Amino acid sequence: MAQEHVIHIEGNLAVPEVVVMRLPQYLRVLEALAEEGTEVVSSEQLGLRIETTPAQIRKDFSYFGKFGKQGRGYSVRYLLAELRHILKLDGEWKVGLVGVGRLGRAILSYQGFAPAGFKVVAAFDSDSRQIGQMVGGIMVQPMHRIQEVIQGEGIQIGIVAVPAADVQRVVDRLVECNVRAIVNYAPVAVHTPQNVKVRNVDPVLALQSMTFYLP
Amino acid sequence: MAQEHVIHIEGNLAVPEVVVMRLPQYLRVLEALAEEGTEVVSSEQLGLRIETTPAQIRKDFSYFGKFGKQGRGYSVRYLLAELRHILKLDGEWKVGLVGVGRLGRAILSYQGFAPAGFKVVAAFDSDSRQIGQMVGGIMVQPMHRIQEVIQGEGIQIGIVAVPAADVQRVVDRLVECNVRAIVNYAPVAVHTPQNVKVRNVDPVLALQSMTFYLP
DNA sequence: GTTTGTGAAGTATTTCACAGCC
DNA sequence: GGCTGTGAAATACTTCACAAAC
Repeated sequence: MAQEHVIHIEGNLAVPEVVVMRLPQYLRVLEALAEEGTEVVSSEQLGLRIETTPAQIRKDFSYFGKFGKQGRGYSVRYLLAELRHILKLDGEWKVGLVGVGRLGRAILSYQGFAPAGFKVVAAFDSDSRQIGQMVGGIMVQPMHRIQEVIQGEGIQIGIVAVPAADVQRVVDRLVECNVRAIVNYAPVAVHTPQNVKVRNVDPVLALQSMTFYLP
Repeated sequence: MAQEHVIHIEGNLAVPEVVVMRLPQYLRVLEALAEEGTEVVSSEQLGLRIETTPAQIRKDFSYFGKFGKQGRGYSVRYLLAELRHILKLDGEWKVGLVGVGRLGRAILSYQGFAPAGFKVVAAFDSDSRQIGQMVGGIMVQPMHRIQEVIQGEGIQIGIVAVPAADVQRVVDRLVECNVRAIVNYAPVAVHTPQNVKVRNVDPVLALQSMTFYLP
């Protein structure tokens, strides 16, 4: 296997983050292909679906092993299983939500997390009017119980849907509770130790980075 | 000004897209600084806020001109105005929403778009039970009126919050109506002509690209 | 003394192109 | 004949380092 600038860090192969960010997209296309009943797919066909080059796809896969057969392509089922394994998506992750406002409620009733392997098992809010309410089958807990619940339930991932002003405080709290992956819906950058991953889901940034290209 | 691989295309300077994607983040930090009453800021201070290097910030700005003063730094007010101008955020953009389900309703009542310069002025749905309802001060229109309304109101940007299966059809429709910037909330990749920008707002992809790094 | 703006240097990422295998 | 896997080449992006400006 190619080594390049690829090095071992704590027993884990250092794959470029851009590559990791593309894997879930490949996964999604493969899931669609599997549902359509396609059994074998080439890097070229995948490239058409995802609007990238066949070479990029093959190179991306090559960071993890050899999954195809020359002259044939990739077995959809096999590649799907391998990618799920690589991304650690072959099990179920438990997720805790902080913030049960309008957005938080939409998140709690969103049906797209479960089939992707993410189960929201707890929700927290600091507003006493929310606490104790049932939303999407989950009872809203007070913030002061967060450590207890996260550790009791074995929650590894946080979703933060609180006002911008509260985000950093909430994220710090989650980090204290040993959560190392956080999705932040608020339009603010947060600071975390580098062993904690944060992804922002931010429609305003998305809009503001497109207007540059508009006439 | 440095030329590098920077070339003119249809009278527009070809700035790397990564740079354009960072500008809104600088804008946000500058807005926070302005509110705090800070008048001058150095690339180093900006770098600390946004977790990047001073050199990157200076290089990014250099694609557009010279905005600072040696020995001093950048005037927050002036840089803010320049960045708003570069990103074409010194006016107001009109936005049309397609899909008034739970998510669409959360989007319509989200208070974060207006201060950023985006005004949602129309909403569409194909479900006859939604049509005619008032949501967030806007009356939901039937899909067949989309061209008429988009052109009548001068809408330049679309937000799509419909089920995955309908996204491509809706996006095609928006493109026909001359919309050239689209935010897609559904977990699917869409295909558009390359003069149409699409940004996905997708919490599932965000989650799936973090689990790789979890133990 | 401080900090910008920027060529040049250094990395990272993508694409090429082809040997090897099916 | 077709398609993968991969070094090597090409391109893109980031960081360095320093002259010029204040």
